[in-house]
Amino acid sequence: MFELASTPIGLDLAQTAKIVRRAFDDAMVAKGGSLPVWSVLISVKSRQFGHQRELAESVGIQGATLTHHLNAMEADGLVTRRRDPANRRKHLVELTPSGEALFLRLRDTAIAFDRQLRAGLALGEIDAARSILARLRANVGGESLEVQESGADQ
Amino acid sequence: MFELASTPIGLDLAQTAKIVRRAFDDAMVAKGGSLPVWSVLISVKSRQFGHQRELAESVGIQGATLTHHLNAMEADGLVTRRRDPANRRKHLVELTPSGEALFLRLRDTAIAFDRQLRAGLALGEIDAARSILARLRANVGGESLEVQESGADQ
DNA sequence: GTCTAATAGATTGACATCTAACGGTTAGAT
DNA sequence: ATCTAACCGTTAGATGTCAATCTATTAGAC
Repeated sequence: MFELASTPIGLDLAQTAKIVRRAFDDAMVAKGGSLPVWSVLISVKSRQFGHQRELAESVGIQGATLTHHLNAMEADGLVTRRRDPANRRKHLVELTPSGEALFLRLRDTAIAFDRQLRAGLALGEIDAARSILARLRANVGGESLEVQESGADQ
Repeated sequence: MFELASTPIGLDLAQTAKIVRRAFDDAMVAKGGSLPVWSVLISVKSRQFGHQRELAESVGIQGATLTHHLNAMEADGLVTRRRDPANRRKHLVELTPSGEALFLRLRDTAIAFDRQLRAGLALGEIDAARSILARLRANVGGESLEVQESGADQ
């Protein structure tokens, strides 16, 4: 009966994420960065001497994509790569002073953006949203879902 | 004090959307389509004789991107394009029988996916999430936001 | 009737991302 | 010692997206 009468939640999710992502990227670009550059910076910064596989996983992209960004960022003087002496397969990624400076600038932007994004939303609402997002992830990630019918869905 | 202690909601949103989008696309590919193909199909199907600008807007992509997909879909025999006799600038996009068949197949997949995605979520929860997503969009879209402090945010 | 402005798509060039295939490195087995 | 398998990062090719620009068509002004 309800079928697709209302917008599928997945579509709503995708469109919202697209809009928010775009806005965030615009804000980053205005400060001399970009969303992927910020992702890599914060990921490198939050661990010391991370190697690329870890970084890629933490950013949520494939290793090949990270290689791509690191090439550009290295060319821009934001990061350095050197071999791990203990295991020469690994590349250790570090921020240059220039990378540090950009990190600090973008961090302020990210914090301001987050504040703007939460405007008018109570903490409880944020938590509720977070909980639902987690369940959406679980619903597509886990295969077998024996869910208790909530009496109101579909 | 709280700063970035918890994951920014925007990051949570982006990651969830990425996971869900990927899962949806996989499901579509398994049935011989893809997410963008499905988007175009449902958009063409839901209006009769839409022209490209309308279609692009409804799908939420740029005209250039739509042109790209229509080229591929036309080559695959899923849609036809012909000039509007009344206004020869416009292209009228229609589904071929093959396109209709794919639409039906993908529609079943999309409905099943939506059901899976909502598993275990009460209607009220879905609505709550939808409301929050709408406010996130408003928070990045609208510039001046005179919000009433909810007493608990930040 | 021609000019100009506006409109509809198409094209081009640039990213970010993915998968698949490859080359160098290490560890373990024999 | 050498062989094999696993691991790490890179390269190559494809897809999806966008902004900026171009071409064709239409409508309005004169």
